[in-house]
Amino acid sequence: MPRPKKELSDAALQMIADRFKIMSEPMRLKILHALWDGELSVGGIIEASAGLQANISKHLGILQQSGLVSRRKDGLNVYYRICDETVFELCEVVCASLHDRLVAQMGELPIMAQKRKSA
Amino acid sequence: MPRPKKELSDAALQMIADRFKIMSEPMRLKILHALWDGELSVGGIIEASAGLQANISKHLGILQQSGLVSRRKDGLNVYYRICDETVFELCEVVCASLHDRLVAQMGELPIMAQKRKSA
DNA sequence: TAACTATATTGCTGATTAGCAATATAAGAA
DNA sequence: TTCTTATATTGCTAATCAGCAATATAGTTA
Repeated sequence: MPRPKKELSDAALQMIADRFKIMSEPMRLKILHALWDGELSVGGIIEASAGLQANISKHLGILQQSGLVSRRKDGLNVYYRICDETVFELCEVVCASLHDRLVAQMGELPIMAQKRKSA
Repeated sequence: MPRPKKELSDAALQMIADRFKIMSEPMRLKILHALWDGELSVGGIIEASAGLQANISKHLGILQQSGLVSRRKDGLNVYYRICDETVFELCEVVCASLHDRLVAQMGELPIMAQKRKSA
């Protein structure tokens, strides 16, 4: 399928880059992964991601401002959940690409394929 | 469709984050965009992206090391081209997400819809 | 009211890195 | 060889930001 090239302004490039930047921190990915199955309180996220409270809170603020997660307050607790499903899609695409790359790199090595079954 | 949750090691999170980080610089996105229709020499890329030679060269090195572009040397010139099509897919997904978000934000504003035709 | 809990914010520090300028390398031309 | 052109590399600086520690805020309980 042909991909028609569209013009991209500097502002557009910046917006796209910003989104990728949000996704470029392992701890934020860990938080998003913890929210995979649905909403969690901050405490639950801290537990699942094994981070310090202040850092998790800051990351959650960043994720919310970018529109990837939403906030719901209930008493003392605050619950976050993913509200942009493209998060999963992006990670899947990246994982597939990384996988393909590693497979290709393995193919470069002169190892007897039939013996490699340990994985 | 249900998304089965898979465990993610810290190493995996780091690899995924690294990929997003590569994509999180506007100038690198500009370079990738310049390569949309096929390979270009470094000079062509410099022209298309309006950057300084040293910076473009550094970005190209980063893009190549990450496996997103490949290098071909011919005489004095070096030609680069995108060798991982997921680059386009990622940008499309992000663009769609950003678009949806802006549409949703516009919907929050109390503007008479029928008058807005200037765009 | 005071004490307690959950979350957010602030100030700081160290590490990373994009951009710039200058230099280096490599390949072709004279 | 020398000169020129195309690309890469190096050193520097300024800006960004994740993590940490401490403090602040909001809501709950006593």
